[in-house]
Amino acid sequence: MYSLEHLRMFAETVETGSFSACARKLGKVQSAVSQGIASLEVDLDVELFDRSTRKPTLTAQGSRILEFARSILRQVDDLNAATASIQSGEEAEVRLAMDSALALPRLPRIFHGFSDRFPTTALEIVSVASPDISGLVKAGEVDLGLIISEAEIDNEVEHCFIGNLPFHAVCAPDHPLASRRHLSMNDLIPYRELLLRGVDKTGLDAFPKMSTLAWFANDYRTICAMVMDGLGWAYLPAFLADEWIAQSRMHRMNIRFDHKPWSPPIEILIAKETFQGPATRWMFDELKSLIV
Amino acid sequence: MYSLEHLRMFAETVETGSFSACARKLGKVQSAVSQGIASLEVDLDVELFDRSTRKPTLTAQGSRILEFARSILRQVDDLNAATASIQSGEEAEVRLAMDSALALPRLPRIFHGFSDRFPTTALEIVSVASPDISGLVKAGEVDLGLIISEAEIDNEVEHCFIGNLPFHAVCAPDHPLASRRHLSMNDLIPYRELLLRGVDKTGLDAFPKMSTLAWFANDYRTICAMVMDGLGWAYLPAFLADEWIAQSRMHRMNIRFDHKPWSPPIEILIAKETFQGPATRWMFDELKSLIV
DNA sequence: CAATTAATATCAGAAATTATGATAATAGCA
DNA sequence: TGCTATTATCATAATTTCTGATATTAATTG
Repeated sequence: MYSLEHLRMFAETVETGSFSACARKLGKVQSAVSQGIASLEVDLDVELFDRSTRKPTLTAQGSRILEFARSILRQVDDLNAATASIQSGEEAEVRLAMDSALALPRLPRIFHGFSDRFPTTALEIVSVASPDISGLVKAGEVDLGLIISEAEIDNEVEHCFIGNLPFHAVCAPDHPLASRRHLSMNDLIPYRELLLRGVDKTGLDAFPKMSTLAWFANDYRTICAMVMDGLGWAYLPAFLADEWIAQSRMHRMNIRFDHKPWSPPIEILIAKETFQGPATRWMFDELKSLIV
Repeated sequence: MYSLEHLRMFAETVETGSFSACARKLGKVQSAVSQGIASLEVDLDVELFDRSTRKPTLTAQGSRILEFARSILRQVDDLNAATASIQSGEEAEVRLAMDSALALPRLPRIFHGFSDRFPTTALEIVSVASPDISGLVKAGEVDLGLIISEAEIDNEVEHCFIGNLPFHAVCAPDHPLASRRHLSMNDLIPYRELLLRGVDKTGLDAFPKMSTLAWFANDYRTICAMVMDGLGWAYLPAFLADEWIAQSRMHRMNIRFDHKPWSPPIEILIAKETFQGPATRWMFDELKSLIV
């Protein structure tokens, strides 16, 4: 039965154009390649090359086989790359839990960089609300967490502050609050507030409930849609809201006690005393520069 | 360097759960598998199995390698399937030119059947207007053509009549013709007709231009859209028009001289005196039953 | 707990595969 | 017409893989 060496000879012969050149490149002797290709042809019962001319030229059938051979060899390269990555201790998978509010424009660039540097390591994104994330990190269900900080710090996980993310108070353009020039906290109280909340019912500390009425979602994109549907007002990450504000689908409220964007701190969470592989460490370092 | 046999041993051991069972299945002796796996582990410098227990169990690293090994073996199977298909003379590719009006509901089933029977043969669909197709067949640019027949028969290509395809005369619901109970040919003349025409400006014989004014497209789906936009009336394949008629987006005209659906003949075209491989012949036979 | 069963590891020699080096034949080229 | 570079073939050498025997051990059974 043919082996990978045979396929390698075949592909390399096509590449270089001759058996001799292939032999030189693979560190073999010409007759080895000649016999190797011949035995491959016998095994497959297909004539791969037309030898009537000086340089062997692919037959139609040969070029069809070539596609498969190349594809097999590519995967062998992948396998070898994977073993190299295993030897250097790279993880099979890195799991990142993040608040959907933190799907910043820079993030895809980081993921691309990850894919370039750790091509055989899988990346799993768990998108949940901030209050649920520290539990996932603690339980070892994810390697890293990316959250909007909470007041009470969980000392069982490592915290790394990476910056502040500006939030805007917004409502629908036809919402009663939109027509008001200046708003105080008391003005907001009568209207329904839309708040992020984890599935375990703990709210986000940075944004304590202000209004008497509040609705909850565990995803900022849902809240985004609810604001635009006029269901209430909310604090939303500026990078999410700005797009809709520019399209006049949302209105940014002018709040008196809030003359600069309210910017809660963002943190990376990582389990304490756990072995971190190079891919997790790389991701951790990159996430530090998520906020400019 | 490891070989495909090694990978096969590895995958089969995982499958069967033991070296002995793997050996039985692969027609080898137990020690061959034991040594084979051991040498694979040396080559990769990875411990694939944990032997502390009776049955070897995959290590975390081993299961990562397994994915790659399986994927390589799958492709080797594909290569072998391809050689089998080459030996039986199957084509690398079948090219079918068809009128977009003939994208009948049965067609995808035929394509699925093709994919099952000829998994390594590519299928290329060239979607052009009927009048252009016989030229493509004649020039050898496609293997098969599927057309609405034309009056003048091109004797340089083989014709095979497979049935009639009903057409309906339609217009937009708010078109002036829609309100008329009975229509004669003379009634149609003043209104713009939308006609299929190939890129070489020859019209379709089955539908000679009736109105003084006509617009042209080389694709029935375009004509479909134009009819619904009220740009004119047209003869459309029933299977295309019925859907829109049911939704009241089109109106079927009641034409006096046309008490049954007008059903032009459909033909398959195939080049004369050309070698046809099994895939082309299969497709040819299946297309014969395209029209029930 | 002892006996049994079925599995794995190891090893030396056999078998098979693959590589080598020499040689002959030939296509392309100056 | 030589010259060069290439391919095919062949006997032999080297390497790899397989075989069959044996020792050991993990589960199972009574």
